[in-house]
Amino acid sequence: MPQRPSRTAAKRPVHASVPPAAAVFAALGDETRLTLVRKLTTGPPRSISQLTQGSKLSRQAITKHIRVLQRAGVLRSIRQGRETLCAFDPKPIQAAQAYLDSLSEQWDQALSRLKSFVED
Amino acid sequence: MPQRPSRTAAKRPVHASVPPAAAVFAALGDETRLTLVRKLTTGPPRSISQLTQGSKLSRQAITKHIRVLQRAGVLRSIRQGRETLCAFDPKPIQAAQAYLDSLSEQWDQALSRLKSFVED
DNA sequence: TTATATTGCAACCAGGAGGTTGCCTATGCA
DNA sequence: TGCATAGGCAACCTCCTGGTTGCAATATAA
Repeated sequence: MPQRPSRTAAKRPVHASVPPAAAVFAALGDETRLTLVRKLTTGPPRSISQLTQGSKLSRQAITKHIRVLQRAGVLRSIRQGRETLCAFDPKPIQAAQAYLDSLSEQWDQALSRLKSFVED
Repeated sequence: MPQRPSRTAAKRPVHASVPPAAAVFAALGDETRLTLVRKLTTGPPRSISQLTQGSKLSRQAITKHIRVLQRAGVLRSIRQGRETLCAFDPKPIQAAQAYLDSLSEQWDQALSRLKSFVED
C-alpha cells in the first residue's frame, strides 16, 4: 500500500512510471489480455510459448497482446536465454484501482449533495 | 477481439445486470469517455448537447461515445422531451473494482507463496 | 403555425486492432 | 557441429473504431 503513484493521477506526470488510467483500462479491455493477466497474477513469470499454450491463438497474436500489456505497464518481460519471461507488475493496476475509487467517491459525494438538497 | 458480436450468444447469463469486466474496461479505455464519466459522476444528469459543450468533438462523436458507455452499462439515458438525459450508473464500475481487487488479491497470495517458498 | 433546438440515422472515411503466415536469428542441447 | 526450440520482424488481411457530414424527425417556444 505504500505506493507512490499520485493518487490524484490527473496531473499527467511526464515521467509517468505508470501510463494514464485510460491506457491501463484499454489494455484490460480485452478477454484475451485479461486471461493473460490472470495467468500471471496467479502464477510465476512465464515465457511467451508457455503463455501461448492452451490458447487458440498463434504465438504472434499472444505476443502482440503481451506488448499491449507491456506498453500499459501491466507486464514486464526480460529475455532469459532464448526465452522471454513475462511477469506481472501491480503498479498500473493499483493506479487503476485508485482511479475507480476516486470515481466512486465523487459519485457518493454527488449523491450526498443531492440528498441534502432534496431534504431541504 | 475473438468474441466480437455474440455469434455464440450463450456466453453470459441473460439477466447479467453488468456486462463482463473486459467490456467495462474497454469502455473506460478512452480519454473522451473517461471525461464524460467524470462529468456525470460529479454532477447531475445532462443532455447530449450539454455533454458536447466544451468538447472539440462533434455532437455525433459524443453520441457514439455515450452509446459505448451505455452498452457497458456505465451510463443510462432516458428521452426527456426533446433531449436525452444521461446519468451515471455505479454498478459496472463497482464490478470492475471487484475484479481489480480479486486480481490484487491473487497477486498478493502468489507473493506470499513465493516468500514462504524462498524462506524454506 | 412557424421557427429553432435536440436528436437520431445513414453514409462515408482513415487509421488502428487483432489475427495469420512466412522467414530469419539466436540460443540450448545432443 | 547440427538440429530443434523460442522468439522477433514484416507483410498482409479484415473488421472495428473514432470521427465527420448531411438530412430527417420531433419537441418546444414565439
